[in-house]
Amino acid sequence: MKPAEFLTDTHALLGDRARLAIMATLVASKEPIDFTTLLDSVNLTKGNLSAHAKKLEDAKLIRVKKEFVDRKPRTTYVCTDRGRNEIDNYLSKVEELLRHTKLKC
Amino acid sequence: MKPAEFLTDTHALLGDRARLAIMATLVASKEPIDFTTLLDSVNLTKGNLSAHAKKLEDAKLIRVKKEFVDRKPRTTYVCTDRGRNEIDNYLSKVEELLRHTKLKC
DNA sequence: ATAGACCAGTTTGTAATTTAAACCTGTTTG
DNA sequence: CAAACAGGTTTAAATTACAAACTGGTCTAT
Repeated sequence: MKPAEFLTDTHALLGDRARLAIMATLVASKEPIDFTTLLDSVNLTKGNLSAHAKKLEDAKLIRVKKEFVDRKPRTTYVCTDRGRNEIDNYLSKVEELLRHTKLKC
Repeated sequence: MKPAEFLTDTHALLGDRARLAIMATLVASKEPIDFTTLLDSVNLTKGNLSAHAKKLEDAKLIRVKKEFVDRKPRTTYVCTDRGRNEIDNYLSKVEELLRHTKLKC
């Protein structure tokens, strides 16, 4: 794979490490994950998690559900099929890119 | 591995896809690679390549040599040992992440 | 019943980053 | 000599990221 292809063939939003971490967490779970759990998992500030999640949602890589549980708001996130595909693709392309190059030296 | 560790354990500069592509190209080659060749390899604009390369240089992930050849300026880039290590580490973290996400779904 | 602390997020303002276009220095070509 | 080209760098505008401040509501103690 040419390095240039890596840029054209992967989703730009996944370039950010924080978002990659978010996606990795969500992909790993069949169950929806709530804001607080996700926050703990990726270790961002609340503001940042909120903002990154919104971008991922806008790109339809994740889906968000907002509801009240025990009279309190709860936001949960799940990975969409598209999200799964994109993350899968991203990780394997990175691996391909780097592994490929490592072999040569 | 918790996804959060991915953030703390990998070099922030490598998060950017363009820089990853640059590094991949350089890691793959023992020989120094010149600006134009690199430009073709990663398919960025000249300005972007210049700017990204400068960051990688500042972080000592790559080393830059400037000289005149055939009366023309030539800038060449090589990956430093540190760069190699960081890429190496990045790759193994991605692999871990990949394995982790694939297994569960 | 009311103040105060807390929970679950969102919004906001600033700082840092990215990007592409314009620019610069010298060289080759017509 | 003028125009085009090579090899980059600088810049200014736009985007993005970040943490602090805020919102809306709940719980606790008084």
